[in-house]
Amino acid sequence: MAQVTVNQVKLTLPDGSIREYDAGITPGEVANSIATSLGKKAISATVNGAHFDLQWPINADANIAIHTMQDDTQALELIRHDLAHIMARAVQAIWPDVKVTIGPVRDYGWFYDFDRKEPFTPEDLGTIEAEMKKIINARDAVKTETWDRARAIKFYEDAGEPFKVELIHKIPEGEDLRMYWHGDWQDLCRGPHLQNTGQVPADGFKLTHVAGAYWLGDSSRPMLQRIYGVAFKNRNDLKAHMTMLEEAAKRDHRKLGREMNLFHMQEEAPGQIFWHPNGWKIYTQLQDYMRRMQEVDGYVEVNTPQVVDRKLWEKSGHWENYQENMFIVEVDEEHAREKAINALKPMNCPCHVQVFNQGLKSYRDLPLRMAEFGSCNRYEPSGALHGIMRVRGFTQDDAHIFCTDEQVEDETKKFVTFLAKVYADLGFDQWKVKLSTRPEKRVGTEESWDAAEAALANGIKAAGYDFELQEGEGAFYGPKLEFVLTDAIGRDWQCGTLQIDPNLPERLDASYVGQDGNKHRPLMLHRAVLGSFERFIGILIESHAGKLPFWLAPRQVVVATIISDADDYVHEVVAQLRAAGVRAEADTRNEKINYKVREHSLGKVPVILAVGAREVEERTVSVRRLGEKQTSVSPLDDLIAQLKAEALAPDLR
RNA sequence: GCUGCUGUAGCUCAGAGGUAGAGCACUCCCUUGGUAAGGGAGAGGUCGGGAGUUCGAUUCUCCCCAGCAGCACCA
Repeated sequence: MAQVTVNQVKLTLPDGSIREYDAGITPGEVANSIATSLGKKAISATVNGAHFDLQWPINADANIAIHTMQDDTQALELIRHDLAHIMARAVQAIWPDVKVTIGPVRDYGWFYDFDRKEPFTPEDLGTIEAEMKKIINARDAVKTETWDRARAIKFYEDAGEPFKVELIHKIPEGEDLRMYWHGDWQDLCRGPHLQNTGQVPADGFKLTHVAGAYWLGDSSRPMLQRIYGVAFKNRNDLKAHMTMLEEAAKRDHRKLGREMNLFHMQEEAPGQIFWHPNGWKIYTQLQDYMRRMQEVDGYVEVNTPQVVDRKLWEKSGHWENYQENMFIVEVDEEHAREKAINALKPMNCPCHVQVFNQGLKSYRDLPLRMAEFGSCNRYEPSGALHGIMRVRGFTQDDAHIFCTDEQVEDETKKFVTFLAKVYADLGFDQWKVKLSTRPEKRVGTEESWDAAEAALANGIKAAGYDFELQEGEGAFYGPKLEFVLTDAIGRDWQCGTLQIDPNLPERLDASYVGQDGNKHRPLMLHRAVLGSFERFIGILIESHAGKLPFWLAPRQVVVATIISDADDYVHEVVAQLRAAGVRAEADTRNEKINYKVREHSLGKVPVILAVGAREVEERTVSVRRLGEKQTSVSPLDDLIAQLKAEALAPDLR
C-alpha cells in the first residue's frame, strides 16, 4: 500500500511555543486551532516578517503572529486596502465601462486610479460612498487564488481591462499572480485582505478628492482619474483626522501671510513675491543671522550678476540641459550695441566659478567656501508653483566649496554640523537626510562615484546623523544630500542640500596650483542650508503657526493705550523700546482695550503692553504674552531690559 | 506642462439672463472703556481678461490668464 506523506511545518508563536501542522495550513486555520475565539477575531498574520492573508498557505517552518483589529498597523493597512477594492467595485457598479488600474494604501487612506472619459464630480464621490456602504453591508466574502500568467492575461483581455494586462506584463516571468474576489468583483492584487467586506468600518472612511494622475507615473502616458480616500478604525478616529486637517489649514503660510500682512502675490508676476514690511523683516532677520553664522564658519561672501550672456550658459551646460527652465532675455536691437541673448541666472554656480577663476589659486586657498545670497529665477512649470514654497524668483543661501577630493569628507561633516546648528536655532529638531546615489545617466568613473558617495556617507555619519538612501536619484555629475523639512499638512520640502560636482569646474576650467607646482582641478560642493529664504520662511511660518520666536517676529511689541490720557507715556515707551533694539509700535486708537488685544493677538504679536492711568502713574506696563490669558505688571525699565535680551538672535545671546 | 475645480468690495463669502449684496476691515461722529469684537453713519465693485450668443451678459458658450488639489517636474 502506498503511503501518503504530508510534510509537517513547525510554527513558532510569539510566546515561543511551537506547533506542528500539515504544510499548506493557512493562518486562518492556525488561529482557529489555537482558540475558536481567536479564529473569529483574526484578520491577518505576520509570517516570517511578511504580512499574510488568512487564506494563504504556509509551506515551511516559520514564526507566526496572528493579528486582530487591536493591531493598528495591520488593521489599518487591511481596512484601507480593502476599501480601495470596495471603492473600485462601487465605481464599476455605477459606471460599468470604467477601467480599473491600481489602488494602493497611502498615509491615512488609499487612492485608486480609474480610466473614464467623463470626470468624476464631487457629487459623484457621495454616490460612490453610498454604494461602498452597500457593499460593506453585504458582507461579501473575500476569496483569493493564484493563477498563472497566461490564464490571467486571457481573463483580463476578455474582461476588457487593458491596464491590468499591462500590469501583468510588468510582473517578472515565473511569478504566480494573485487574484482576489470581493464578492463577485475581481482584481489583480498582491494582498493581503480581510475575509469579508463587512469587516471594514462603514463609518470610518471618507472619499476626499479627485485629481489627475499619469498612468504609471509617466507624463507621456494617459492621464487617469485618481480618487483619494481616508480611512480609520472608527468614526471618532476619522473625525479626529478631519479636525487635524482643519487645524493644519489654519497654519497654511498663504493664509497667515495674508493675515499677518507678510507678502502678497499677483497675476502679473506669477511665482514671485511682493514682500510687505512685516514679511521682509523676517527675511532680513534671517539673512542677517545666516550671514553672521556663515562668517563664523569660514565662508567668504560674494555677489554676482543676474543677467548673463548665453555664452556662459553654453559653457556651463545649462543652455543645453536647463534652457526650458530659464528666463531668456533678448535685448532689443535698437538699444543694444550688439544683439545679445542673455538669461536670468537660475543658479549661482557658474558665476561663482568665474570669481574663483580670477587670479591664480593655490592649494593653500582650499577649501574655499564662497557664499552668496543669490537671487535666482527659474521658469518653473505652472503646476509646480505653491505659495512662497515653490516660486520662480527666489534667493538661495547658496555657497560653493572649492576643495580637493580628500577634503570632501571633512567638509561634509563640517557642513552637516553647521546645518544642524542652524536648524536647531530656528526651532527644527525634526529633519530628514537623504543620500541620493548614482543615476543611470551619469558622467564620471565608477571609482569617482564610489569615492564621492562614501565621502558623503562618512561625512554625515561623522557628524552624528543617519540618512535614508535614495538610490539612483543623484545628479548626473555627482551624489547629493538632501535635508528635508515638513510643512503643516505633512508635505515634505527639500531645504538644505549638499552636492558633489566635479563636472562644472571641468567645463568652466577651474584650477589651482598644487603642492607639486602643477595645475589641478578642484571639486565643487554646491550647498545650501535654508535652501531658499522664500521656502524656508514658508516652513517657518507653518511650523510656528505664525507665532514666530520673538527675535524673528516682524512685530514684536504693541503698546496700547487704555485711555487717551496715556498717549504721551505710550509714545515714550515705544521710543525706549526701539532704542533698545525692539520692534515696537503704539496703538493709541480710540478703541477699547479688548478690541486692541483681540486684533493684535490675531496679528500674532508676541507681546502686548497695555497702559492705563495706573501704569502712567507708576511708570510700569501691563504685559500680556501671546497665547497667555494672564497679564503681569512690570516696571518699564525691567521689561525693556528683558525684551532687549529676548530680541537677540540665537547666535548673539 | 497635464487632469479637475475655482475667480464677485481690502478679507471671507452670498447672488441672479434685466448692469450687485452681507459680515469684518476702512473713513467720520458718539463713546475714555482695564486685557480676544461698544454704538451710529458713510464710502467702497468694468463681478479675472477677451470674443461670441442675446433686445440685453457679471450670469450662457468658447479662448486666454491666474489660483487651488493632485500628477509630472524639481541642477
